[in-house]
Amino acid sequence: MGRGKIEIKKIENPTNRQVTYSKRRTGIMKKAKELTVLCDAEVSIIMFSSTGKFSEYCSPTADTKKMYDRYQQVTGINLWSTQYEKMQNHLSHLKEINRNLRRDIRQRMGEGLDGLDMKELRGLEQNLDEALKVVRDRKYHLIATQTDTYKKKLKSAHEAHRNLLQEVEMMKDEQAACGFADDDPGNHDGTLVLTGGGSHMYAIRVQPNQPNLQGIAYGSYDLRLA
Amino acid sequence: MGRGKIEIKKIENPTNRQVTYSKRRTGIMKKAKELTVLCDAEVSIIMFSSTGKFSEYCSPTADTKKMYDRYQQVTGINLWSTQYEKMQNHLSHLKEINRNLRRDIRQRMGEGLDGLDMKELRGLEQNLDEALKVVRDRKYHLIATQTDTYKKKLKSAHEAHRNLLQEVEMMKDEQAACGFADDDPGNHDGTLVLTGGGSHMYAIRVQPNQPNLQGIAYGSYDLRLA
DNA sequence: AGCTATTGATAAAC
DNA sequence: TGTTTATCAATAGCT
Repeated sequence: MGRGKIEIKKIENPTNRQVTYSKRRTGIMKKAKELTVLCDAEVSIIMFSSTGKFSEYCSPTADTKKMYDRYQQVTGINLWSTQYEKMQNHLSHLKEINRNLRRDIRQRMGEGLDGLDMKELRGLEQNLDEALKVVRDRKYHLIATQTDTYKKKLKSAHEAHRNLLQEVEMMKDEQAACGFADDDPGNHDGTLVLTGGGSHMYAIRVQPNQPNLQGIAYGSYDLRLA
Repeated sequence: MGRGKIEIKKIENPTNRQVTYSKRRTGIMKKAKELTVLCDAEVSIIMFSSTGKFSEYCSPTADTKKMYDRYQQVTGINLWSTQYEKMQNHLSHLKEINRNLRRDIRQRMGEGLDGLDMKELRGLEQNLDEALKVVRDRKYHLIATQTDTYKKKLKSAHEAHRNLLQEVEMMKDEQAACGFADDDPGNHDGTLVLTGGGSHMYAIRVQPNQPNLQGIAYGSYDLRLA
C-alpha cells in the first residue's frame, strides 16, 4: 500500500527507517484505538524504535499495570510465577502452622478438647501441671527479688537522706564559722549549694515500674485465622 | 476498507464484534511484525477481547517481561512492587504472629518467663490453673465414659456367651430327641449351626483402641521460626 | 510535514 | 473459522 510494494526486511537507510517507523507506529496506534472501541477490547502496546524512542498505547478502560497483572494471571507461567508460587506456598504453609499453633494454645487454655484421646489428655495435663509449677516458682522468685530490691532501695534512700542532712549541717556550720551571709543567690556559678556528694544525687524511684503490657494478655486471644 | 465504511463505535452484534475483533487483531499483529522487521523496533502487544480471550505479540528480539522491565525503566513506574510488597508484608505479618504464638506456647510450657512482669505472671498462672482444671475434668469424664462403655460391652459379651451356651444346649437336646447323628458337617448350606440369634453375632472388641497420635505431642514442639 | 498512486486491510456475504 | 470480493484505509516514494 504505497507507490510500490516493499519487501518486509530491515530498511537500511536510517532516515527512511525512522520515517517509516513514525508513520507505521501512528497506524498501529490508530488500529489499536479502533479495535478498543469497535470490539470493546483492552489493548496494551509498548514499543521502542531502533533509536530507543519509547511509545505506548493503552485502552482507556485499563492501564498498563492492570494489563500486565492480567497478563500474569492468564499466562501464569512467566518468570514471576516461580517466585510468586513460592511465596504463595510459603504463605499457606505459615497459615497451616499458625492454625496448629492456635489449636495448641486453645487446648492449653482448656478449649477444644473434644478431639483428644486419653493419652493426649494425660500428656496435656502433665505438661500444664509442670508449666504451672515453673510459673509459680518464677512468680515467687520475682516477688522475693522485688521485695529485696525495694528493701535495698529504701535502705539506700534512707542513707542518702541521712547524708544530705549531715552535709547540710556541715554547710551551716561552715557558714556560721565564716560569719558570711549570702543575699545574692546566683553568682556562685558552677558551685552549687550542695557539692561533692554527687554520688548521692541520683534520682530515686521507689515506686514500682508500670508493668510492661506489650506482652500477651493471657486468655484474650483472637484465635481467628490470619 | 471493506464493502462499506463503518463508524468507529462499539459493534453491538456480539457475533459481528467477535469476527471483527479476530480479523483486526490479526491485522494489528501483522503490522507489529512488519514494524519490528522494517524498522528494527521492539514491540509488545497484549490484548483481551470483550469475552476475555487473551492474545499477545512480542518482537522476537525481546520478551514480554523484558519489554515491561524496559517500560518501567523509562516511565519510572514500578509494575510489580505493589503486589510483591503486599505479599512480603503479608509474609512478615504471619511470621510475626507465628513468633508471638510460639512465644505464648513456650510460656505456657514454663519457658522464657524472664520477660514477664508480676501482672503477666499472675495472669499466666491463673490461666494455666483454670486450663488444668478443665483438662482434668475432661480426662475424668473420658475415663468415666470409657469405663462405662467397657462395662456395658463386657456385660453384653457375657450375655451373648450365655445365649450361645443355651442355644448349643437346645441343639444338642433336639438332636438327641431326633436320634440323629451328624457325621457330615457342611451339607447344611444356608443353615448355620447357630441360627436366629443374629443380634448377638457382632464383633466384640474389649481392648481399648490404639490412641490416635495425629494430634500434638505436648512438649515436643519445634519452636524455631518458620 | 503534505500529497497521491498504489498496495494492503477488511466488511460483508457465503 | 476460512474464503472471496468490493471497498476503504494505510502508506511508500516523492516533494
